[in-house]
Amino acid sequence: MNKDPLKNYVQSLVPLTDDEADAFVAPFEERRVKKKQFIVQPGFTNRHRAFVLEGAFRSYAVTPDGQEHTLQFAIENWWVSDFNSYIYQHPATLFIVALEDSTLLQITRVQEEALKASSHTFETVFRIMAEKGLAFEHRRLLINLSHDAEARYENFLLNFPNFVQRVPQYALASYLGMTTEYLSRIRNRRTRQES
Amino acid sequence: MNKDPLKNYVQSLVPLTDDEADAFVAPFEERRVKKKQFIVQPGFTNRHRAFVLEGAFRSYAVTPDGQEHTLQFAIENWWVSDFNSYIYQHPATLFIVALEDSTLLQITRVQEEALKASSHTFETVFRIMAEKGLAFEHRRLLINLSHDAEARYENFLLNFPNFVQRVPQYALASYLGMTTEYLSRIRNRRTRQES
DNA sequence: CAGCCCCAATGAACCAGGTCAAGAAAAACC
DNA sequence: GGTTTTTCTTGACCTGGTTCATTGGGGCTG
Repeated sequence: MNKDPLKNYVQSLVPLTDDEADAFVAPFEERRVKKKQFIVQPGFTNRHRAFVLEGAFRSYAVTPDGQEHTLQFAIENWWVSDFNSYIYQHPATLFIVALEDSTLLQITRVQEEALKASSHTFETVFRIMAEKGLAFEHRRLLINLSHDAEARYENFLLNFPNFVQRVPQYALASYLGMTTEYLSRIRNRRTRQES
Repeated sequence: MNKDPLKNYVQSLVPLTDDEADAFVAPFEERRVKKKQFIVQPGFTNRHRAFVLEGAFRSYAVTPDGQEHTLQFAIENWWVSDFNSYIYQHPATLFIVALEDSTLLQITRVQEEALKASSHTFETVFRIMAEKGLAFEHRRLLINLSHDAEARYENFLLNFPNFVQRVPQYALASYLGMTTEYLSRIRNRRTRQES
């Protein structure tokens, strides 16, 4: 079981000794997930925080009228969870599904608490992760509020070019807050203009 | 200078001894701000994290075409900052303005780092603040993606009834992602139906 | 307490983006 | 490798929300 990507990720946030890094990743367990398999579903509490070693995920909500709204994509070196469910340990409202055959490193909330309690430095790691996540969501919110559909798509292309090929278009559309049909038209407009 | 509200706030996140609570709030300085005064402006780095003792604030971005987009409101017991500017210490993109004569408790980024370094427990405080903030923004994002204008307004009324009377309607509209005119129509529709 | 200015309300025309339906094109499956 | 299922595209039409312009209140400020 190769935990190096997670070690490298943590080291990029906070410098750790080799021993510290080993201690940090120790409670994480590998989990393999097949494409289309769900790792979180509404009604069940999301007990793990998961780091993607390989593959791709999508978290989304389904409204009463059946529409899907994508909150997050995650590929290698990203985290996935229904964050509200995970930190408050109450039932999830989101689905999280594998978009490809994938491998995760996951930790339970209880183990995470132990990790944070065991070391000031580990507490710092989680603090920084949350702060960066929060800063990220502020940027996303602002883009959503201030840009029209086409500009949001352009922005996504620019910031996450490596996601575009790996996520289905209807999922991307629902992440960007528009319909599949409209995203299709935007793409069409653009590729026609380019030539 | 009364730092009790901040002490109580911190204690509500993590239990602290009186001495610890005193140490935590020590580096915070009081600042009084008049209505319409700016505490953050684009181009200048946001050097402080501020806790509202009294009054109300609004953070917003202005797009090239002159439209304003409100990211956050803050009243008593809330924090305000251009979070991206504050944590990365690079120039702000937001304005933050006082909606009323207000009093803040503010700490610089450097002092905050010292506070976190001095105590595992204080690090935990900031970790929890960031996590709760992140969970909050996830909920907001989902509402923005999945609800139409009227439902977003209803939702705001329900969750933040005490903000409604204190923020100008054009600011609320831009927070909810609609025009002032449309919010006015929604309110009108609703009050007519109620009677 | 008059005057001004900012803010909310309202109407009419307009448009970005959604909806519905029906094919085309990929994947997935056996 | 053919068939079934899922995703993407395209067209015609529709609507929630915007834009622009005007009028009517408050509430500061002198």
